[in-house]
Amino acid sequence: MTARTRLLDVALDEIRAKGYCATSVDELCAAAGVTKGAFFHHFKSKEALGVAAADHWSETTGALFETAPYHHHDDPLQRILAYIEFRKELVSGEIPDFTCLVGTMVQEAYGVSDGIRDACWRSIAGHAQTLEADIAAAIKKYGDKGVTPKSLALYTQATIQGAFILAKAKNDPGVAIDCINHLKRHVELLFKREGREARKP
Amino acid sequence: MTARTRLLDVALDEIRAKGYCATSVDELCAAAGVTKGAFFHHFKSKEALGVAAADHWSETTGALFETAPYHHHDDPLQRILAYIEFRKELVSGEIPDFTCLVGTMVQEAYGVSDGIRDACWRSIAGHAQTLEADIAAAIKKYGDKGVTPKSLALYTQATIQGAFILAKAKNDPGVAIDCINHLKRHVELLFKREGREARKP
DNA sequence: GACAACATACCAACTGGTCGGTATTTATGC
DNA sequence: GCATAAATACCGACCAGTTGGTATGTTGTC
Repeated sequence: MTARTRLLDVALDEIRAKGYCATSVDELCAAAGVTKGAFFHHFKSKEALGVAAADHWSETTGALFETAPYHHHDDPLQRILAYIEFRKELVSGEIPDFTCLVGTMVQEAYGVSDGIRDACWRSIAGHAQTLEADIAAAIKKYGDKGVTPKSLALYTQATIQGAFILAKAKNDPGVAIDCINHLKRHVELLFKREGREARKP
Repeated sequence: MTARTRLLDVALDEIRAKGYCATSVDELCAAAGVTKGAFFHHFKSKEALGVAAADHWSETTGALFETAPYHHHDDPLQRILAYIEFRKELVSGEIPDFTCLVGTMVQEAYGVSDGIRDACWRSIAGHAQTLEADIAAAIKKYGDKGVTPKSLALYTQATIQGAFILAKAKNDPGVAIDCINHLKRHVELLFKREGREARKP
C-alpha cells in the first residue's frame, strides 16, 4: 500500500475523531508511518489533503452503499425505509467510527477553505442523489406528496448529520438512533397519506 | 463593558465563522481589543473560554427564544409550528450569523475536551427542553402519537443542526430553509393522524 | 495596602511547509 | 536485451511564524 492511501486512510479516522484543524500533519505522518517529505510529495498542502480525504470518503462510502442490501426490495418505499434502517444499523461502536467525515470537516472548513467545502458538498449531495430515483418511484407509485425527490433526499441527510451532532454532544449513540427512528416515521407518514394535499411547495 | 464579556461576544462570532480550533487566542484578543494578559486573567485556558462561550451562547439564545412571539398561540400544536417558523425566519444573512455555536463547536471538541462537549450538550438539551411542554400538551390534545416529548424535541434540534451543516456545505441558506420546511411538514403530519397507531416505540 | 483588572514581554513547543538529496520504478534508444 | 535517462516515490533536517501559556509588572479602587 502506498504512502498516499495510507495517509488518506488515517486521515479519515483522525479527522473524524479530532477535527480537521486539530489534526496536524505530523500526527498524520506518524499514524501512517510515513515521513513529512512523503506527505508533501503527495499533497501540496494540508488543505489539499483535506480535499483528497473528502473525495476518498466519497469513494469508500459510495462502495459501501452501492453494495448494501437495502436495494433488494421490489417496492421503492420499502427501499427508502430499508436505507434508513441501514443507516441506523451503521450507528454502533465508538462515535468516531460511525460519524460522517465530511459533515465534521465542513463545519470547520467552510469559512476557511473553499476547496474543502466544495469537496464536502460534492460528497453529501452525491450520496443524496443516490436516493432520488427511489423517492421519485415512490412518489409515482403512491402519489405526489408535495415534495421533490431532491429536497427529501437532502432532508434525510440533514437529519442524519444532525443526529451525529447530538450523539457527539451527549456522547451517546442512542440519541442518534432515536433521531433516525423519527426520520423513518416521517417517511412512513408522508407516503401513507392518500395523494397530494393542498399545500404550498 | 468588561473585557470578559467583550471576549465572549467576539468568541461567538469568530468560532461560528472559523471553528474553535482555528480561532486563536491572539485573534480573539485583537478582535475584542484586549491584551493577552486580560484573556488569561479571566479564563484560565482557551478551553475554559470555550466552555464559557457555550454557556454565554445558552444565555443569549435563551433570552431570544423566551421573548419570541411563537408562544402566543392558544393551541399547543400551533406553538410548535410557530417555533419552527421562527427558526426558519432566523435563517437569513451570512451563514455564520444564523448557525449554531454549540453545534459547530461540539464537532471539534467532543473528542478533545469533555468540558466543552458537556457545555454544548447542556445548551442543546436545555433548549430542546423548552419545547417539551408544548409537545406534551399537543399529544394530550391530539392523542398519543407514539413519540415522547423529549425525543421529538431532540429530533427538531437534530434536523435544524443538520440543516446548518448542509447550508454550510452548499454555501447556501436556501437548503436549510428547505429542511426546516420538511420538519414542519413532519410535525403537521404527525399530529394530523387520528390517535395512536400500532407501532413499536 | 490589598485586591481585582488589566498590560507587556517573553517562552518553549509546535505549526505547515521547504529543500537538497536518494532509492526505485518506468520509459526510451539502440 | 540492455544500458541509460527520466520520472516518481520517499527521506529527514531545517525554517520562520504561530501557538497557548506564563511571569512580572502597573494601574485604579475600596
